[in-house]
Amino acid sequence: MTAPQPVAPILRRPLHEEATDRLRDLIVQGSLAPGSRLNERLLTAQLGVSRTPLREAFKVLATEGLVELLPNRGAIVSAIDPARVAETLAVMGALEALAGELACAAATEGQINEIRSLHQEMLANHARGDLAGYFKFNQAIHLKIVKYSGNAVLAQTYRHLNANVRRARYMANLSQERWDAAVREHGEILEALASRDVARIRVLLAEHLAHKLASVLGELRAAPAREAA
Amino acid sequence: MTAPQPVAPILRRPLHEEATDRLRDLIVQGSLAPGSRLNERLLTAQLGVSRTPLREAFKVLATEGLVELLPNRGAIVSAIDPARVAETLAVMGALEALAGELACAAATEGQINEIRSLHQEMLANHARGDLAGYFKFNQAIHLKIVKYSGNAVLAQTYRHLNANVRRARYMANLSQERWDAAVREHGEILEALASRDVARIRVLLAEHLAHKLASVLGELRAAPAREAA
DNA sequence: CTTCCTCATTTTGTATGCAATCGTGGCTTC
DNA sequence: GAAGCCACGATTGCATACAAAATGAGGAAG
Repeated sequence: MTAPQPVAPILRRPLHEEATDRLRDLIVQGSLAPGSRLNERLLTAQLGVSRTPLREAFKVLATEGLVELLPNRGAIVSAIDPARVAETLAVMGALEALAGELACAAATEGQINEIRSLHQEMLANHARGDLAGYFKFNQAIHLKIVKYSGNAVLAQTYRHLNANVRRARYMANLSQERWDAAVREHGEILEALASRDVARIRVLLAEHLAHKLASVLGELRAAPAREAA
Repeated sequence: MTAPQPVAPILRRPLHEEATDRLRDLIVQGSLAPGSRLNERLLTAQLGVSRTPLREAFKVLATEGLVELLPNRGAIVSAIDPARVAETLAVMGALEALAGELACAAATEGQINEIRSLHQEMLANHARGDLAGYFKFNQAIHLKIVKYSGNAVLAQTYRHLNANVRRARYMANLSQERWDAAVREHGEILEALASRDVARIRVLLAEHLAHKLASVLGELRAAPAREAA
């Protein structure tokens, strides 16, 4: 175990990394709409980098599935295909079930308390009807569970898939019933984790994701107009 | 379903894709050893491309986890970390369990027969002690199951993880007992698939991967010397 | 003999230049 | 009037140029 460094971590990240992260954020939060073209000249001007690191970022985001490369015709933000979102959520369900299982065994009490306090925050946001705040803590909880599984590959794979789904989330308006149900489910998940109930958390997380799948899918079917290029 | 195209598919792939694939193959089959530096000048000469597409390939392979980018010091083939391999196999186990489940529902009889004939080929290779041939058909079977799950995201995620593990495979020599056991397990998996036994195939695939994990891990512990940089 | 410094060489990170490709508008032709 | 063709501008793909950083050899100081 290395000692935490008290000194200021001067970080000069490569431009292509910076560009990749910036673009990813723009895509995930919807500032760059699905289907929209990524004009190199425009983006170099906006990001203040040259075409080389920008194009490197395109390649990375393409392997992440966030953009699509059209040979000789540049890059576009990949469309949000409901079928693909459904498939992604199915995979995430399997991953979360495993993560929950592992976390039951690996998570420390302190880590569980961390999740508990995030849960409280989430409940507060739910109570006051703050959807954005709710999503934020909801995401945080799921990411913590995955993280505290202690399986780094699992965590990275999950985050990866999550980026693609989050975009859909921004356009999917939760129904009040589904929202209430999701909150209840989260309560049960937390209980199972706290009591280290491996079998139960598996089932709960798998079901939770299955419900999320149905919900997101329903919303996407209801309003697919926005994603037309 | 689109009709198969009889016309010659003129393919002019971008250089960066070609470079990515070539490099990936070299890394996966071990021609580029873990820890070895990827000298740009050398590789541009060998591949016959300029630095731009080559560096783009580096970035892609880095997101795939096959290479590691050291700022200002270039790229190296990422090390094969036994702990990481174990984590990867755990994730693959969860994915295969899901894939088997889905394939039980989605695979056509023709597709199952495809897998059956691959299984026969695998048995033949096992019988004559051809380890390389065995691995080839073994891989093919697992990939087919994942493919016939009908979940493209699952399939891609799986292939992705698989690339990282295959490298370890090349250095892990199977014991005869484990080999025999694996062949038996495959037989059971095929049976479960053919009889569409969802619950059984889940368990079988999860166990099969768990065994694979133990085996590969044991081999890596036995001979970790080769991966020293 | 070791250690540290300096400087040349190599290698990477980024920007830019050039050629090929694509899309578009206008023109011709029927 | 519609369809096809051509030429032009815009954009991409790849190569190369230039600058910053790292590596390594050699020598001076201790």
